Amino acid sequence: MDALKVKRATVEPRAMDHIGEIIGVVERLISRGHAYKAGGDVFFAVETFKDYGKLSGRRLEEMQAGARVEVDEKKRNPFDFVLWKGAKPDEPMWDSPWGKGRPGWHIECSAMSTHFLGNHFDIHGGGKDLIFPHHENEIAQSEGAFREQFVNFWIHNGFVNINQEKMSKSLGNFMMIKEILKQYHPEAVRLFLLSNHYRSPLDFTDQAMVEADAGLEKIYALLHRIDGTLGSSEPAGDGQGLGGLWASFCEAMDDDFNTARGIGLIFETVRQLNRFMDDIAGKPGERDEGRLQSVRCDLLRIGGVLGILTEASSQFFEQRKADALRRKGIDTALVERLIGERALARREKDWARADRIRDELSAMDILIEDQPEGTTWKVK
RNA sequence: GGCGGCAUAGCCAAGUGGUAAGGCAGCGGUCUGCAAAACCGUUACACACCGGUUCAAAUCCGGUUGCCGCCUCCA
Repeated sequence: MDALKVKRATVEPRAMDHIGEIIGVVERLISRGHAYKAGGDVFFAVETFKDYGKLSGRRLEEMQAGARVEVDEKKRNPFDFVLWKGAKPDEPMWDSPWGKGRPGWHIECSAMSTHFLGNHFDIHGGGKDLIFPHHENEIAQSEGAFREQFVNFWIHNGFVNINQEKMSKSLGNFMMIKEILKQYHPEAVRLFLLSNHYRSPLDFTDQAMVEADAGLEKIYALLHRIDGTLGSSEPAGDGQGLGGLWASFCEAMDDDFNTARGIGLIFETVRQLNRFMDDIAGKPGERDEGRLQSVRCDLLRIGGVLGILTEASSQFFEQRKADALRRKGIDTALVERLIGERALARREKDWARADRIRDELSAMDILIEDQPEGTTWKVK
């Protein structure tokens, strides 16, 4: 997770540390008539919560209970769910007013989120698969117990498929982040994940990753170009920039985190700026510099939000070259020597020889680019 | 079977009433000794299908088909 630049959570609470709070919520639900004891168990009575189903769009009358599994006959309604479960021999257990047992699924989320965030908080996230029953039940518990709105916004993300198949251990097609990162830059992974809306499922394929990687390189290439003509790669500090790009990006993000649109804006800017720099041909006036400065600042700021573009552009390319060389076992000295020979041939206008050397390098997966300042190369 | 979601060019993907962002690939060009990189131009005239509402629909409504998730214990 750190490698992917995922920020760590402030708190990662565990249910076993909050049994007291859990029992408190259950007691509250019983006293409010939303829950009942049955044997050693305590159930939530879904019929007592009139909004039940509001999140998932289901209505109790419409659902066919027990279509697939027998219903526990202790329940008053088949959709009643357990808040506290009577102890079973081999399971961990705690004391409670209803005897030894353990919390049901759902309840610890209500208890812990309330404990840390209050009865009413802003955003609750989770995978799409948790909408029903888990999140539905959380709402019932929390709103039943505290009589106020539980959360303002639910954010449910879609899943990652691999070659159109659900990623799962039983299919044996799951991939470890560690493995993926051996092949692709962490920021390329992020760019890929952010390239479509978080709610949609997305398909992990090599082609998609190669494209994401190429896209990342393209953005860095622009930054590198800007750094080159501005003669400084020092990150622009806060307070500069904040131009139109940043504003548009914020607008996209304010629209339900439309990262795909945000990334579209980045590429649009990259194209415009490359054109701009083609036009000024490496000799920017003062106002041009201001524009470059401003866009660079906006890009880096956006990168900060998305968790990309966090490296200095020169470092990015050096690192990438080094990785590729190591992976393919290419001899740098040999490459440099061949490029030197080719430069000589070119000076003598011996194009045939120059092209032969280029082909030779190409066979070694080396791609060369002749530029006014000299020849640069990279690994394919 | 029930409920929910999705269906946009060769591929990926934005776009929820006013005439289709962006990326990749392709094709044509500029630049270059030739390339590469970059840029310019080009690529959807039924946005799954059928019907409806509207001056106007990818966008709203109804139906059909296909795909995905959930409907159970566990998290």
